[in-house]
Amino acid sequence: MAGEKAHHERCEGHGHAHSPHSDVAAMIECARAFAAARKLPFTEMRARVLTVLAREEKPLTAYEITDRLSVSKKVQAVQVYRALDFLQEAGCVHRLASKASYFACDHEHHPGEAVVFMVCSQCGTVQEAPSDLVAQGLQGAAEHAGFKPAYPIVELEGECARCSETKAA
Amino acid sequence: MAGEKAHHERCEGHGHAHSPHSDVAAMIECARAFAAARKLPFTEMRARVLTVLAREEKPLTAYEITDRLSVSKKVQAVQVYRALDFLQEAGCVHRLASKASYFACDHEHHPGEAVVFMVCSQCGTVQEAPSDLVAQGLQGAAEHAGFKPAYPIVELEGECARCSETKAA
DNA sequence: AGGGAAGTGTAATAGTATTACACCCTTGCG
DNA sequence: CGCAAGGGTGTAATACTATTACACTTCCCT
Ligand SMILES: [Zn+2]
Ligand SMILES: [Zn+2]
Ligand SMILES: [Zn+2]
Ligand SMILES: [Zn+2]
Repeated sequence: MAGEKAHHERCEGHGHAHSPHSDVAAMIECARAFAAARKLPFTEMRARVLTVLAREEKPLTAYEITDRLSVSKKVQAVQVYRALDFLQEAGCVHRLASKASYFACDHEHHPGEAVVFMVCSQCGTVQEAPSDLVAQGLQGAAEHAGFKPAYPIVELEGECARCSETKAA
Repeated sequence: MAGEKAHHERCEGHGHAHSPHSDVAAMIECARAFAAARKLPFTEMRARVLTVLAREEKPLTAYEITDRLSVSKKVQAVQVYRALDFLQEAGCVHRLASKASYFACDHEHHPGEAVVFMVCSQCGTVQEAPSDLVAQGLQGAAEHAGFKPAYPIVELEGECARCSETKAA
């Protein structure tokens, strides 16, 4: 499921706001590698969608992406959804369930890992951080209920460090 | 935020599938108590929506609820959304972000608690279980990032015990 | 050359949620 | 009593999110 990502060690841990991705090219490379491994084409459309997300510091809805892309040439939402499906499979884009929006991911993910998406209700940015404790907690809850876990969705709404400071000032 | 719920100790722990709620009346009472505490009316519409959800073993979308209610008398989705807002505030209904659907809740919730919604991809039922470990994990991740947490969304897709057995047979 | 898997472009449709507005009904006053 | 304010209702319209269907292409394998 995870597949191989070409951009290991991008972000040394977590903590940096998701923000304008330092290296769009590296993310493209990640997607390209995934495509190659599956013998699937890494098409124009897929690259365009990923690029838009990677340049943005906040999650975008599929229709916002559609609008951005349509500036140059008219694009239909369904085309964007198709690309998003691919990119999510590739692991370089995540969907934010609470906001029905999508954002590019800088991180290397491992199966069985639980990643927390921290969403700022003020500025909308997302920070992601893996948590072993959360993973264990999920595992424990599932076990106790005889539930066989497949994949988790963990989102935390709140206020990011930057916005807290700003407000204090 | 939590408010007082009248139906303490309904479910001795967790583990029982969400299923046809043993005591619809108790849930109604919970909502009524919340309304009273806020000096808000517990209206017909609110009771009807809660009753539909409480009788159902799976989450329903707002439009499914609308259809159920419309059997007796035509109802608009917006009316259902309004009631759902109230019931969520009251804490007796939750929204499942991954499925954009709603289900009635049997449990007493406490602030700072993290509740895991285990969603069966086979039969669609939801089981909820609080997890201290998850709560700690979220707290830790937030702290490390300077993030001020407000409320978490924790959903775990997988296969429930019942469906696992069924398949084995 | 032929066949199949995968992608594209376009149109239409399904499904989820909100806004706007006119009206009602209670509560709390002057 | 008169009447304003807050909340709920009912209705219509609209906005926003996601999927299905289909005709056509392209690439790869044989
Ligand atoms: Zn990620
Ligand atoms: Zn912020
Ligand atoms: Zn609950
Ligand atoms: Zn099941």
